[in-house]
Formats: sequence, structure tokens, C-alpha cells
Amino acid sequence: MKPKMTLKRIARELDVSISTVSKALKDDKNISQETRERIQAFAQYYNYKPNSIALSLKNKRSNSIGLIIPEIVHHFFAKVISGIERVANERGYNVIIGVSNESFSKEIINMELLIDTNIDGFIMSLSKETLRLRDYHHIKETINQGVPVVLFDRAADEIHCDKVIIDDRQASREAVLRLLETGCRNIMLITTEDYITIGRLRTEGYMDALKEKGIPVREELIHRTDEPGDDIHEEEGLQAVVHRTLDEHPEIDAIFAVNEIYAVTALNAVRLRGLDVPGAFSVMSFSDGVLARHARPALSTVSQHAVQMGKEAAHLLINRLEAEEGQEPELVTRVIQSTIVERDTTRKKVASL
Amino acid sequence: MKPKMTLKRIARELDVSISTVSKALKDDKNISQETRERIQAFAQYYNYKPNSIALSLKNKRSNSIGLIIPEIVHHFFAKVISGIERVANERGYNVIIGVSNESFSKEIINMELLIDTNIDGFIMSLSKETLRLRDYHHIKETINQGVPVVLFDRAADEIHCDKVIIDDRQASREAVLRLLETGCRNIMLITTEDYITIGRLRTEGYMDALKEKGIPVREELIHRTDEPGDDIHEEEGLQAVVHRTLDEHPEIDAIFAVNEIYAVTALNAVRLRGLDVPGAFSVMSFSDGVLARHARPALSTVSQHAVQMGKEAAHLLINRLEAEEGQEPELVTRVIQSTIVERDTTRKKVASL
DNA sequence: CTGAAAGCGCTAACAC
DNA sequence: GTGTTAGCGCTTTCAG
Repeated sequence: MKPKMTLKRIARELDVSISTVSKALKDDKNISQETRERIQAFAQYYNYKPNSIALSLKNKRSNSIGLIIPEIVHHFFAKVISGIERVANERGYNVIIGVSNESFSKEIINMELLIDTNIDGFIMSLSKETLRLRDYHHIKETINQGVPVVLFDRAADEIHCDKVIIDDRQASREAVLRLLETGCRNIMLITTEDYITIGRLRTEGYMDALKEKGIPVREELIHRTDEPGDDIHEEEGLQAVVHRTLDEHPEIDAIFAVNEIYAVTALNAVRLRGLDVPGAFSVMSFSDGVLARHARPALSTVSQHAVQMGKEAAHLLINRLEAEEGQEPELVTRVIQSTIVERDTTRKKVASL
Repeated sequence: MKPKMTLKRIARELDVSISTVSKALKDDKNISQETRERIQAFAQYYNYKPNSIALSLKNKRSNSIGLIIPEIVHHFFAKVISGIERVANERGYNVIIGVSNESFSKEIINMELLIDTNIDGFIMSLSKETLRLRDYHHIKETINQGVPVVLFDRAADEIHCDKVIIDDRQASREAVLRLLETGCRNIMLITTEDYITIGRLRTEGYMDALKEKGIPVREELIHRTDEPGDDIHEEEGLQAVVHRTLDEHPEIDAIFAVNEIYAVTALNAVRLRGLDVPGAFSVMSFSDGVLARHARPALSTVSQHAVQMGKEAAHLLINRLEAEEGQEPELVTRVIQSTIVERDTTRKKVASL
């Protein structure tokens, strides 16, 4: 293990002072051409790299950004990370991850851990528990301490910071309109409890679409699953719910689900009943995973452009970090456009209502 | 933004020296009980936290570990990360990620980037290109420089370091044996090119099982897909291959695939032909994703225990990092047990051959 | 043109 | 008991 090259070592070897080396490597014109070249060649040869820790200590910035996500084994978040990681690297930043596991306290602990690591700013998506509790003091404090935060996907109005979200309500509305346009009339909604902002917004979008077309909203056709989140548990439970609902309301001719897992589960239940999808029954879903693509029939979805979301978030944060003192950009909320991907669980658009 | 508490500030406020503060906070008995308490109370009150950058500079270790993975939007890797992240956090380390994107050069760039960040060690899984090129100089050099590396999943014999792998050959053998035991005789194999170590090992396991049961290996039943890796492209291509192969060899009564995507694609092709799964045709696959669980019929798989793999890798690395000088543990290769998860694409075990 | 010195926050050996 | 000092690697101001 050869010891790391440092300014000190170079200085000693070349019999100059440390500061001369430092300047020479910065091509400071105060140093004679000759000395500069000698030092640069030497540094080059020995592959000198400045010690980033020392730089951090000096500059009080680490060029690392903290990323807090609720869950990593999750296509949506994985894709967001990939977007973040890409632009962060391009712009010279490292990404340090913390997983809150949907827990309020773990979210806080992780933030503290990362703050102690001297990250320059945060990109995060709030945990479910945080959203339920509506306790955002840790985030507000962080921002007050001068550490910028960018929220993505799961944000909260109460927190004043840059945000990257999709217009869930609008996207949901469009998806439901699409179902209506292809002739569906009785659309069951599978969503989350309302404390999950995005679930609520998607529910509202569903209602918007119905109202827009003069179709009454029937609470019986709305199922709000509680815990399972987008996790796998309780899949059984959801299947049962679908069966029961379809038993009670045989007029239902479509299901709109706020996430992939719900949708695939529902789709399987529907097909088990021998219903023809998409001939007699349609299914549409929000999604960002592989599940939709590989389900049979392949699931039509509202795609969330997760990677773009990550990129956008990273840019916002880094722009702010690199802004001149007092020149910080205004707080913005970027809305990422979502698009409907028609696959095989919906009919092609035929006539307008 | 209140300025950070530092030893210096505490010292100034309390009118003692910096080192007294430092010692007091460490509860050094050399400092009088009284002074200690006074200082501790003050520090506590102002929420003093040592600056980790300064500590890193002093100790020459950052308590961060670098994680290099080929791809993040991938269930297997996401799960591994989650395992790593969990034990790293427990043991007081941060995880910094770099994604090689299956590229040799990006793998190197990422490693350099992370080394410059002064990470204490690496956990990594080799990119496909690296495996194909068999060029491991960057890793060997890193190890030589005294930065420990733990390889998981995609390792190489040539590299001397701790490894966490699954016994792919053995696991594959068992999976194929299982198919044979449930009465399958003509098993098509969908695998990767041989330069992907794990693909090759799984192919060998397939052969082992056949030989063990006295069944000749027929190259016509083995399909080695080239690029698509476990990515989604070329799915069409694979479907076609399956159809062609089944046309030419109607005696085929099972497919064993080395990953989920291949398997689901094949499964869909098989079902499109009207074959009864698992009645007349079985499908089995390696997997670590959600796809298998949600496919219909749900796919029987060899589960890879990715989370455990991550945990194991993190422990190995941290143990080495924290070993006393000269007391480093022996290099080990941990083999993670894989298990067969019987779902609905295979028949229950009935009789032994 | 070059170098000495201070400082970023912390620790540790060594004085007093 | 407490303080001084040096040092981790680097930048930057100020002298020479």
C-alpha cells in the first residue's frame, strides 16, 4: 500500500514549499513557468489527487447529497435514484442514501446521520408515517439550518422548498377519462387511505373525471386499502375485496388502481372470474414498474417518468447549492408530465362520450 | 442558520481550552467532575455534534463504504442494497452508491470517484463488460492500495478478496433435478452467454442434473441469449426463439430459465400455444423479483436471498475495516444458500426418478 | 517568484 | 486538572 500523494510530499520531494505546490497545481501565474511545469509533471506522474476530506473541511462543503427514500426495493424509487445518481455524478456530486422504511423516526434518524456526514443538501420523498403524522418539524429545521431540501413525489404543502411532483390529480383524471372514452361506465377505484397525499389526489382525479362526464361518484365502488401500501402483503385481502365488490356490483366494467400491485392483483382476480379483458372489462393503473409490462394481458398504465423526476430533483438541488450567496433561485415546484401507456387491458379509444 | 457548535466555540463560551472540552466530552477522568459536567451540559444544550469531516481527516477513515453495482433499477440489486444499507447503518457507516451501468469504464470512473471521496472500502458486483473483458486491474490495484473490496454475486476467481455468492451451479442443479423429479424429461434451458459467470454456472448445473439422471444434454435445447441481459429489450426475439424451439422439438415439456424475465417471457409464449402449465408443461426460473410472484400462473423459482447477501457483504467488509492492524480476518467466500420456491408453474414433487 | 503562517475541527502527547 | 502544541491535507493571505 503506497502512501497517498499529498502536497506535503510533493513539496518535500521537489524541495519547494507546500504553498508553492498548491499554487503551481492551480496554474497560478505567480509561480514561474518552469517551477509550475516541474511540479505539475511530478504530480501527474505520481497521480496526485487532492484529498477531498481536507477540501471538505476547508470549504465546508462535501459535494455529497443525501437521499432519503421510504423504500428501496421499489421500482419507482429505484428509477428515481438512477436519475438522481446520473446527474449528481455528472455534476460532481456523490449520493449517499438513507432508507426510512416508511417510518417517521427512521426518517429523522437518517437525516441526522446524513447531516453529521456533512452532506450539502437533501433530496427526499416523505415516509408514509410522516405524511400521516403531518409532522414535518425535522425537515423545516433542516431547511432553517441552511441545508436545502428538494422533495419529490411525496411532498407536503406545508414545507417550503423545491419540489418535483407529478400532477397526480390531473394524471388520474385523464386516465379515468380514457376509460370512459373507451366505453367504461362503472369504474371501481382501488386506492389508498386519504392521508397518503398521492393516493388522495388520484382519488380526486377519479372523481373529477366522473363529474366532468356527469357520472355520479359512488362510494361503494371506491376501495381504500389501508396498510399494504404498494407492498406485497395483503394481496389475498385485496383479491377478496375485488371479488366481493364485483359480486355486489356486477355492473362494474373497469378498475382503476393507483398502483401496479393493486392493479395486477385486481387483474388476476378479474380474469379468474372469466371476464374478458379488455373486451368486457378494462383495467388501468398508475405504475412505474416492470409488472405492468409483463402482466398478461399487459397492463395499460399512467407512466410516471421516474427517472426524469430524479434528474429534475438533482438539478434543482445542485443549482441551489451552487448559487451565489444571496442569488439563490426562487422556490419552484416542478410538475412532471405523465403519459398514458396503452397496453392490453384497455380498449382503443373509439368514440367520445 | 445558526453556526455549528464546535469545540472551539464551546471552549470560548466556557472560558476553557479546546482540549479540555474535547476531553470533558469524552468523560476523561483527568478533567474535574465539575468541569466535565458543566461542559457536557453546555454541549448537550447546544446540541453539539462532532464534525465528521474533521474526524475523517484526523482518523483517515470516513466511515463510508462505496457500493458499485451494475444497475440499480433491478430488483435483485435493490434488495442487496437494502441489506447492505441496513447493516451499514447499524454499524455506523454510510453507503455511497455508484452505478456502473454494466460498463467497464463507468465502473472504473465510479471507483475512482469514490476513492477520492475517501471511502473506507468497497462492496461491488462486477459489470458485464468487466466480466467479458476479464480485466480486473482496477480492482486489484484498489486492493493493493489497502482499500478492501467485497465482491458479491458477480465475482471473479482471479480477484483475491472476500466474496459473497450463491452456489449457482448447485442451485441450478437442484432446480433442474426438481423438474426431473416431477416428471419432466425434455428441459429447454434459456441462459446467457458463457462469459457471464453466473449464466455459465447455471448452465453447468443444468448439465450436472441431466447427467446425474443419465439424460443426454442436447445443445439444441439450450438457448444462450446474447445481449439483453435481464433487460426488457429483445423480449420479442426471445419469444420467437421459444416458439421456434418448441416447434422443432415438440417433446420439450419444461423450460428452465436463468432469470425471471426470460422465464416470464417464455411462460407467456408457452401459454399462448395453449399448453397447460403446469399440467403438461413446467417452467422454473432463477429470480429475485416481483415478477415471479405476480405472474399468472405464479412462477416457481430459485430464490437468491438477495437481502441476506447484502447483509453478509456489509458485515464482511466492516469486520475487515474494523480489524486491528495485522489482525485482519482470512479472506473468505461465503456461499449463500438458495432455496426453491414452488409456485404454480411446476408440479408438486411426486416420485423420484 | 516563493514561502511562512493561520485556519478549517478535532485528537493526543506532553507540559505545567 | 488544565492547557499548549503539533498535526491531519489543503487554501489563502501576507511577507519577503
